[in-house]
Amino acid sequence: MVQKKKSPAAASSATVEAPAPKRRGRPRAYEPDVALAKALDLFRKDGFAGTSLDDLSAATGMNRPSLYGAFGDKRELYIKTYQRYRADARAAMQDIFKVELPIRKRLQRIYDVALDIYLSGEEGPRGCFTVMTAASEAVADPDIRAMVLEGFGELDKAFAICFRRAKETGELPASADPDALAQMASATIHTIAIRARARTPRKQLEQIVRGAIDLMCGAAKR
Amino acid sequence: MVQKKKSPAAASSATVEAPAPKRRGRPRAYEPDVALAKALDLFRKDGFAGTSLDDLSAATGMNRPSLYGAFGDKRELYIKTYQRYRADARAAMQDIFKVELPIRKRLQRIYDVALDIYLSGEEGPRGCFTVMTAASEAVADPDIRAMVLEGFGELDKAFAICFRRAKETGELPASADPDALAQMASATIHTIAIRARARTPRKQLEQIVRGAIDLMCGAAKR
DNA sequence: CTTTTTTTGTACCATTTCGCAAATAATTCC
DNA sequence: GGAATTATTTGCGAAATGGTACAAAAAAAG
Repeated sequence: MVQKKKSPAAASSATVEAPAPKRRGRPRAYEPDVALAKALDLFRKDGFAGTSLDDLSAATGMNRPSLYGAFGDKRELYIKTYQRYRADARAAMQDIFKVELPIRKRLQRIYDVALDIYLSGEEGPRGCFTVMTAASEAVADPDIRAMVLEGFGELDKAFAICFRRAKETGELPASADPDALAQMASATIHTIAIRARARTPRKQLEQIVRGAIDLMCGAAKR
Repeated sequence: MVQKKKSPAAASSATVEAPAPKRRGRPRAYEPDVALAKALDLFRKDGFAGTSLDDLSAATGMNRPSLYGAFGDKRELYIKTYQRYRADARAAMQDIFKVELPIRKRLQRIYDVALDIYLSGEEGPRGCFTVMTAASEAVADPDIRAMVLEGFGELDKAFAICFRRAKETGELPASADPDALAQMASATIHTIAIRARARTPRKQLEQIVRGAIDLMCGAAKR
């Protein structure tokens, strides 16, 4: 659950600004959520430098001053779209990560979802925002770098939990190193994300995933 | 050995244009090789869209018309730099790939070289051209896509040879799948390339490599 | 109805960007 | 030395780019 616009009865006090029944001035002609989603698509497809404000304006239906007013300048908008992407990806993954399943099935599901995310897109596979554009920006931009590193860390940690659990249930031998396995699991995510972007067919990516799962779990679950 | 400018006695007939002792008109004020290397650095750092012809002009010392005359338009130049990058990387790797060593040592060396390549750079780690910018362009540009896919294939194949060899020497069990192992080895390359770009410290990357090698070779060489 | 508040729409600005044309310079061939 | 050839230099120009100023529009509040 990322953030919706309306909830029937919102009583919390803090930053929840959504249910405001009456705003003061002229109403917005756009929905920030969908506009941000459109911007995300563009940045993900063309990268930061490759996406112009005109492109963004056209895609969101907002003209440039509105864009600016709503999200700040180009870099701020980029960062907001990236935050949104990560929130969405995290949400999509979280459900699957927390389902208790045999380790192989669990990994299989995770990679299925990842492939869905990476391969979707009207004009070709969109790939992974982090891997495709954010990592590039990370060299020069400390804020983006922090987010990217955090993303890597979260993924590693989530996988590590899975493997630790599998050790507890005896699916993996006591000698297995959950952290090392987790990094290989992340590496598998990264490699399919990159290859997807170059239009490697899904079948082939699934085959890579199978090989990786066999390698990570094979020694034990054979 | 990629291509140098002068060799004392070049007698081959084909495309080897280097030793031409007398060119017809005004001599070039630049060396194509070093200019291309400068351009490569820029593209690798800032990507295709993020690098302007003015940047390239400043870095190479050639003004725009010269650039244009020597390498064609921006896209052609980009492609030429990428070809150069891959030729260099291939050359750097080839020596190491072909040295016969115990599989672990061999992998260790390969990853060492990879890390050297990815972490070098004055203004921060340069990462891998393929992973950082070329893969992004690959969605929309068929020519670049072909090169990128070829690159992935070459890497997979090179690793597969290593693993096959290790099976022959008995370092890996007969049950090992060289192609699957090779894809994991490539995945490890990819993950360190991406993480390097986000300034993950070398120590940490080396630790990932260690874990990966243990996983890939562990079952056998223990 | 008027005022206040917030957003939109139009237009504009300074700069950058890519590409090229025309003139100039340096070198070889005759 | 002159013609031919190849590179460089200067400068132009049309389009795109990021950003903003300002007036008009749409709603609530008084």
